[in-house]
Order: sequence, then C-alpha cells, then structure tokens
Amino acid sequence: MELRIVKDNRRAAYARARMAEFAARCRRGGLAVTPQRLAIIEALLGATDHPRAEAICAEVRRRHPHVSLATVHRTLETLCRIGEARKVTTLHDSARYDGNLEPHHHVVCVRCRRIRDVEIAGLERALAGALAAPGFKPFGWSLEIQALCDDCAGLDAGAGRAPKSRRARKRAAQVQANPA
Amino acid sequence: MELRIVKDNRRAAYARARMAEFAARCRRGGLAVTPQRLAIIEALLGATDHPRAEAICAEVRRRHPHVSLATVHRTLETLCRIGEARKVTTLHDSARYDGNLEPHHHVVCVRCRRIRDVEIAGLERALAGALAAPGFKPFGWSLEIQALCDDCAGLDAGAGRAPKSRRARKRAAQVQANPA
DNA sequence: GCGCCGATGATAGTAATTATCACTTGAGAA
DNA sequence: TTCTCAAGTGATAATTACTATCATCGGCGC
Ligand SMILES: [Mn+2]
Ligand SMILES: [Mn+2]
Ligand SMILES: [Zn+2]
Ligand SMILES: [Zn+2]
Repeated sequence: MELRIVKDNRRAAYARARMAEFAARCRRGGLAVTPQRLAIIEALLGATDHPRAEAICAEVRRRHPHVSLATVHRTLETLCRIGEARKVTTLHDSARYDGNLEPHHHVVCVRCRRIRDVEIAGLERALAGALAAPGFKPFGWSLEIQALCDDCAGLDAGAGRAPKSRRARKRAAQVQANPA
Repeated sequence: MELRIVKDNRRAAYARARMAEFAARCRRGGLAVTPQRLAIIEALLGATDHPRAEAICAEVRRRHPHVSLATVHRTLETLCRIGEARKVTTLHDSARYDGNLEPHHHVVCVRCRRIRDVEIAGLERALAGALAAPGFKPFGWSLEIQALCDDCAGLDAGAGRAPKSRRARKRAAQVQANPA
C-alpha cells in the first residue's frame, strides 16, 4: 500500500472537464445556472487547498465584486448536496471529544451525527508502513466512515420523527441527497 | 481486514483504570487536580458517544451544578493538550470544501491546517469489502492523516514566524503538545 | 496555616454560519 | 420574443459555538 501526494497540476484538466458539464448537471439537479454558481464552482475547482467559504468568496469577487458571502455559503452547501463538491470537515458543527485513547476509528451517521468507535483489524498495521508522506511528518491517522445509522435509515424509508440534535437536524436534509 | 464496532461495555474497566491514574497524570503535566477536572474527565470517560462540550457540561452539572460551560470548554482542550483526551473533529474551525470528487484522502497539518490530497494505492480496495458495520449503512470513508507540514516542522525546530490563518494559529499552540 | 499562581465563573466579545426578506433573474410557457 | 413566477441573491440580523477578560477562589508547596 503506497501513499502519494496528488500533484496540483493534475487538477487542471479535471477542472476543465467538470466545468464543461457543470451546467448540465445543475439542470439535472433541478438547479438554475446562475453566474454566481458558475463562478463559485470554478473557484472551487481551481483551488487545490480545500478552501473555506471566505476564500472562495474572495476569489469569486475578483471577477464579481458584488457576490455575497451568504450566497457562497449557501452555494457550497448546495454543491455538496447535488454531489458537485464534498466537505472535508464532515463534523465541524461543534467539537466532539473522545476519552478513548486506544487506536480506533469512527463510524459517523451523516444524519444524526452519532459517532461510534470501530476497530479495523489490520488497518493500523497496513498503514503504519505506508504513511511516509513526502513533505509531511505524520504522527497519527483516523478513518472516518460515513454512514446512516439504523434509526436514520429507517426514517428515510418510512415516515417518522427525526432524532435528536438541534443543529444536526437542520443540516440533515442537505446531507441527505449525497448518500442516496 | 475486519471491522467491528467497539462494545460500550468494554469501556467500563478502561474508564476505571484511567481515572485511577488521572490525578498523577495531571500533576505530571503540571496541572492542578481540581474537582472540575475530575468531574469532566469522569464524564468524558463515562461517555461512549463522543460528546460535545455542552453534553459534558450537562452531565457534570448533575453533581456540580455550579460548573461553568467555559470551564468545560477550556478543560476539554486542556485534556487534549496533555493527551488525556482527543478531539474527533480535528478540523472543525470552519468548513473546508473540496472540488475533487475522485476517491482520495487527506493529509492535514495540525499547525497551519493545510490540507493536501493523497492517494493510497490499495486502501480503497482493502476497505471496500471490510466496511460491513452492523447497525450502519456505510457509503463512504475518508482517511485523515495528521501531520506537520515541512514549513511548520521547520518552525518548530528553529525560530521563525508562524504561517497564515487567523483562528488556526490560536488553536495551533494547543494541538502542538499532542504530536510532540 | 500561609501565600501565590494557576483555575474558575460570570460575562462580554468574536467569528462562522444561517435565517429573513425584499428584490432580481433564469427558464419554461405562451 | 415576451411573460410569469419560483428559485436565487444580497443586505443584514440572528444564532451559536467558542474564546477572552478579569475579579475571585483554592490547590499545593512551604
Ligand atoms: Mn472514539
Ligand atoms: Mn481533497
Ligand atoms: Zn443516525
Ligand atoms: Zn503546516
């Protein structure tokens, strides 16, 4: 198992291809193709540094100085919902702490944000040798498995009340489209 | 490579053992052993659901109704710093978006929060069959490698100015202790 | 027991994100 | 092409998670 850092320059062709079909994909997703959306996806595809909303907004404003930061936030979430982008930080609502220091990994329900510990026999061993990332001194890793827990999967199928967590529920609807 | 969900009941003995040496570990870390800290680590070790600060606070207040939420926030960060807890959400400052939909993973610099794409040949294949987590319907996974980038590693060794990012820099000091 | 410095509680402040709402515009219908 | 209108946007207020401040308290080494 070998690790290699993805070269930035590989992204140029990829970005062009994605841009070419973006409008079509928007319409397929029932979304209007607005200049803001085009500018935002273009900025995102042009970046290799996993930017935050504010960075995207700054880039977009170089050509469209009128664009609102709120629109950038909204649009980025929309892009995730239709599968045109992903959020690196799946659980950034609020910090989640763990008292378990044993090496282990996590299954995260994208709907209710439940987190459960999992152990994956052999993964530690397999990774330990592989993580010689040039340009980085790694000292830890963790695998996050995105999932729907049984409760939430049930709710999707039938009708029913949604589970706990203020803010999680709000975001849940958005995240829905992606798994399905 | 087999995945299994960690049973909650396995934690009881572990928690007791950790509590037994907590005071000593605090002093070793140069920290005073306060009733708040004891109550907070106890609540954290008693939870298997990766609670947020507010949940810990609620639990702690059942016995110590006076405890401040600010103290809980501070203490949880302190526990992470001395290695008595970990944060599941390493990058929850602000949402980070990714235009790259190809399956890949991330190396994260815990100091400057730079994120780089990495591909790990064989990992997808190795995991694909293994992720039959009972009680969850998985549909994706991502490996996060915690590291220090060359810039930040250099800064640690010699003296020098710290890199970009408002809020990242603030938290950096805290995260520091863990890797070192 | 004494005293000091770190820890805490109360509270104000900050920053990211989201909600609201009046106005604009993309996109299908006529 | 023009019309219609729901969806999208911008300005801004609100929310929320967290952090800073600071007066006071209390572990802990003496
Ligand atoms: Mn865990
Ligand atoms: Mn990426
Ligand atoms: Zn769930
Ligand atoms: Zn760095």
